[in-house]
Amino acid sequence: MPELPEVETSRRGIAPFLEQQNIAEVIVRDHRLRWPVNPDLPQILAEQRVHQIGRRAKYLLFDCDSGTLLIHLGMSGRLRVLDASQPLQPDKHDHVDIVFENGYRLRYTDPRRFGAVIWTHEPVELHPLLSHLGPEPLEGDFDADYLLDKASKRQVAIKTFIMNAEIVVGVGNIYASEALFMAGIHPKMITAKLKKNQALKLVEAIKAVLGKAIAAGGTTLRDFRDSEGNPGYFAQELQVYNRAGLGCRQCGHPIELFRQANRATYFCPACQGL
DNA sequence: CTGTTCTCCTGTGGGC
DNA sequence: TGCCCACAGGAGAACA
Repeated sequence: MPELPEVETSRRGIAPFLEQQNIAEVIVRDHRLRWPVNPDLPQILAEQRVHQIGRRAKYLLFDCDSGTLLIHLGMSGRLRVLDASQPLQPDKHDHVDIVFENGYRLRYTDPRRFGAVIWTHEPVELHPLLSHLGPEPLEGDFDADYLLDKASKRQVAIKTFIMNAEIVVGVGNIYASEALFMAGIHPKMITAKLKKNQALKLVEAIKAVLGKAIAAGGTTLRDFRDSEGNPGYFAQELQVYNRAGLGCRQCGHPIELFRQANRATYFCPACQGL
């Protein structure tokens, strides 16, 4: 499910209810996430205050009194804020609830259990899961010179490259195809062949597509829902993803689909030459 | 070190 | 309608 825009959409949805609030109770119904949930989590979090909810890559960071709670949504994870007037009966895949003193309840749901709920005392940027991450795509340090420098040292296909979180975080399978289309670059292009003007276009395309997707509340292909249960509206703006066989919105040529590093890649062979 | 493939898990959609 | 298979938006681990 969630790439960066969907995680950011979730963050913006829950933050107003939960920031500067104290945790009353934590309920873990299923510990079997990507990594087992720390059995001591309820005791650790009880009576701590959530100061701020941030985001690094696709991780949500709950800044607490004595450490940070990391939540990753994996492929099928979802967060909602319930209040006491809503039904609280947990569903089959409602694995974790965090109840706050103000009455709101953060509910983590994840059918595939590829997500994670992790507690850490150390500064988050030093955590092994975060310490090797590349720049945020929407920040200024992600620019064409940076991308070109990294690209010159690699021999992978450009789509695989921009999906590598050590290069830049937050670009998942949907937005990788979209950004390459927008930049007019073939997904199989070897990164070391990237030219400066292409790097410029690609950086701008990544920033633009992610920014627009956040503004639209994310992309809902099947099951993404924001914290209030609403779908994102970026799916209707997708140019190539999920459009195999349909006419390119720019030139009319049929969009093609192939598998690249075990993932679906969509592109327009007319607009994206090698 | 780089690059590729495998794997975790459940749900769903398409083909027959 | 039911059954089976392929595939799904992530990303670390294992392997070549």
